[in-house]
Amino acid sequence: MVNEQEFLAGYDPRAYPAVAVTVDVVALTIRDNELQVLLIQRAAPPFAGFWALPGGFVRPEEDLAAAARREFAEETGLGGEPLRRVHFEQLASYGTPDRDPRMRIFSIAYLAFAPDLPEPTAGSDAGAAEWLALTALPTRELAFDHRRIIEDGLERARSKLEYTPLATRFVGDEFTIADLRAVYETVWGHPLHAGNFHRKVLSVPGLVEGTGATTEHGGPRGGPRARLYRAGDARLLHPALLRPAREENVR
Amino acid sequence: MVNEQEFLAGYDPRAYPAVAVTVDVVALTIRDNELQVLLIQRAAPPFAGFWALPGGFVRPEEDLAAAARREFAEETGLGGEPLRRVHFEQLASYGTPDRDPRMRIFSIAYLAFAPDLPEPTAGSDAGAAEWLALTALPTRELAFDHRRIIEDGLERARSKLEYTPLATRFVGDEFTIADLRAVYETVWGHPLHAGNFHRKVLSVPGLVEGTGATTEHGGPRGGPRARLYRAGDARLLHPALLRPAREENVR
DNA sequence: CTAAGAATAACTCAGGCTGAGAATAACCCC
DNA sequence: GGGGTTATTCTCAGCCTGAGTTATTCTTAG
Repeated sequence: MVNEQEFLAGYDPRAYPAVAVTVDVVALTIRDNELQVLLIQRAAPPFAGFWALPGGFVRPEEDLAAAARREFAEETGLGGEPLRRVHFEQLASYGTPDRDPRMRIFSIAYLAFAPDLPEPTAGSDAGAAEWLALTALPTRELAFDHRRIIEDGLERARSKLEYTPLATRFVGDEFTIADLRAVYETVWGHPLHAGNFHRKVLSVPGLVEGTGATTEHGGPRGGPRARLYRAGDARLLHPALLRPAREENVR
Repeated sequence: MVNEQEFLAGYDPRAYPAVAVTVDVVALTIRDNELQVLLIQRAAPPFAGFWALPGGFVRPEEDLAAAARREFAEETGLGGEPLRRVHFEQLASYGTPDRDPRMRIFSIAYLAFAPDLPEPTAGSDAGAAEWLALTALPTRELAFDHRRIIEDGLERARSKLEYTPLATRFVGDEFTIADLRAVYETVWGHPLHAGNFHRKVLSVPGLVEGTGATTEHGGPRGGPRARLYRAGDARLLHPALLRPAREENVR
């Protein structure tokens, strides 16, 4: 133990192999009624040709969250007000020694949520970029530990829908209850009871507030015009909008 | 934008000022019916004399979680089976450029929970070490952004008690329902209805399982012998054991 | 123009869970 | 033995949920 302490006292990171810190962004959106994640195709080794999360080195003097927004903006071409509306939150950090073959790289992952975004600007520094439906993810070759990071991000997103008004970030400024329900169904991956969902959404204080207006037309396949709502001022949903229990996840 | 891309293409972190990655551990335990956090007193600048979370540089070839366990073990003197029983989980990462005056240091914080631990081994490399009651924290001078990290850890702990059997990590192998209730009351900071808590704990599948035994004696101030329980096999509590709503936190 | 189909929104109802209070019984200390 | 304390169990009203139904409005096919 004394050796241990002597070692520590003299421990200077500058005397050791350099390390680097990157941010990776799990950007989720809903397009074509599917949950999709933003991926870029790597042009250079390692993992050339593989798909990866947008991300890159944190610059000197740059905050972590700022780095995440920058990387996201570079791939999507988003800026200004539309970018400010995108929700960002820190997800987790990944630092297994061999996760990148080049050197020791720690990655701090961020989660981003946005409503239906345009096709990414393919001409960025990373070659191809695209939104990929999560259903198509299993057959895609992913670089590094990015599959794991996406899975962690997904679980976070599903969980956050329960306790926060995050779902309102996936829809436009004004939306119908059915729009919101579609978000929950898409992210959670199974259908919800329309009547109960409606009752619940209206009963949670601060989740939505009515605009007084309705849609211009009924749904594409019929039905009355739906009332329009805006996101409310709640930061936490109480009581929460819980996913039906999945027995297999409990034990 | 082209300049941006050219910059990125040539971006090599090795050409930039070195960065370092540390882990910091928010270790929580319950002693004397109070929630306490492990702090060490810094011997050297910066922040010499200030109190800080135990932590240090992640070594080459060392995993993040392993680094957190190592730093925790060094300060507490714990090892072997007792150390394995301590619950660790990643909390969040902190990387504001000026959070450490020496250089750019990213810190990945871990949360540790353990039942009533002994006084830390004061003779470690960091000078004094002690468990500090959270109630005494506001008057203590803390180094770096460690106050913020502790706050984040606390909120995580409070929240995790709701959805996971984490509370069983704060008590011994065998415990009474009252022991468990004391954990919840201590961490959440307010009293709970004994009867309802009892009913709830026994009704959540997999939270606890009876041992058939009871305590040797009644409580110090009277009352019957209490039944003893062990932690069950649940990984998630369903339905959850929710904190009473705090209106002020919702909006 | 009309009928069929679809969706919104509101209502009903049984069952489960919660908070609050109370009852019962076992046990400590004096 | 008596008073105070605590574990455990009950009771009961109120709220919330899942499931199903109904009235109404609207689109589309024919």
